[in-house]
Amino acid sequence: MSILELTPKTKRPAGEPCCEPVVYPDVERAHAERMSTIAKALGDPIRLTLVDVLRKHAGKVCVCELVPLFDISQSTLSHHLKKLRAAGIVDSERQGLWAYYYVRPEALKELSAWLS
Amino acid sequence: MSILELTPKTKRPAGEPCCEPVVYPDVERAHAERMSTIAKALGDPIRLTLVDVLRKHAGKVCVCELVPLFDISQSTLSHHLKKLRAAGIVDSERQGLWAYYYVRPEALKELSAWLS
DNA sequence: CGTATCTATTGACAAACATCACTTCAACTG
DNA sequence: CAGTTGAAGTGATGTTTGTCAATAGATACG
Repeated sequence: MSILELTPKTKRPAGEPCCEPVVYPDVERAHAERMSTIAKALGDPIRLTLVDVLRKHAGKVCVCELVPLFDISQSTLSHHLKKLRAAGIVDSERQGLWAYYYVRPEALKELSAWLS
Repeated sequence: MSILELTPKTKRPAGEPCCEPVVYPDVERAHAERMSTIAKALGDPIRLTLVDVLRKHAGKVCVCELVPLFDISQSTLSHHLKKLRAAGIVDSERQGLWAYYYVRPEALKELSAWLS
C-alpha cells in the first residue's frame, strides 16, 4: 500500500511515454475475474434481494415462496435463480414438486474480503 | 434470522395459495437498489481491477498510468471510468492536461457491510 | 391413466453494454 | 497563435441482458 507520489507531470517531449505504468501482478487477473463474476450476479436488485432473503432465512426456501415477493413472472424469477446458480452463489435441491434454494456462503467470501 | 420451518408441502387444493410468501420489509428495496448498482459497476473485470489499483495506490492515479494496464483502447477505459463515477465509486480531479482518479471509500461500505 | 401443479426452458424482443475508430475539447508549449 | 497532447465524447456494431408468453418436464393426486 504505497502512496502515489504526485510529481507534477510535464507534457511529454514527443517520444517518451506519458507516464510510468502502474504495474500490477498477474495473479490478480483470475482473482478479479472471479470476483467480478460474483459482483455481476449481484448487480440486479432482484437477484441481490433474492440472496438477501435466502440468507436471512438461513435454510432452504421454496421457489413458490419467492415468486410473490417480486413483480416479475415465474419464468423470469427462474432465470434469475439460474444466474445465481451459475455464479455459484446459490444451489438448489428438489423435493417432489418443489425446488428449494439456499446460499452457498463460501461463494461470497472472496468478494467480501476484497471489499473490506 | 429465523430458520425456515421445513413443513413438507402438499399440492395445493386448487384455490389456496401454494405457499406463505416470505415477506420482506419495504425498507430493503431502496437498499437493494443502491447495493446492486454498486455491484453492477464492479461486475466487469476491468472495472473491478481499476478500483483495486486505485485503492492500492491510496491516492490519485492519472488516467495515463491506467491505460497501459489493459488491452483496451483509451476511449473504452474512459467509458469504464465514467461508469464507476456514475455509480459513485470513484471521483476525479483535473490537473492541467491530466485527470486523476481516486476511490470514494464510503461508496463501498454499504455493500461491504451487507456481504459480511 | 389423466389432469393439475410447480419449475425450468425456449423464443422473441427491446434495452443496455463493451468495444473501437474517429472526433472534439481543453490546456500546455514553443 | 499553431501545433500537440491527454482525456472525454460520438457513432456504429455486435453481444448480453431482463422480461414475458408459451411450452415442456416432472411429479403428485384422484
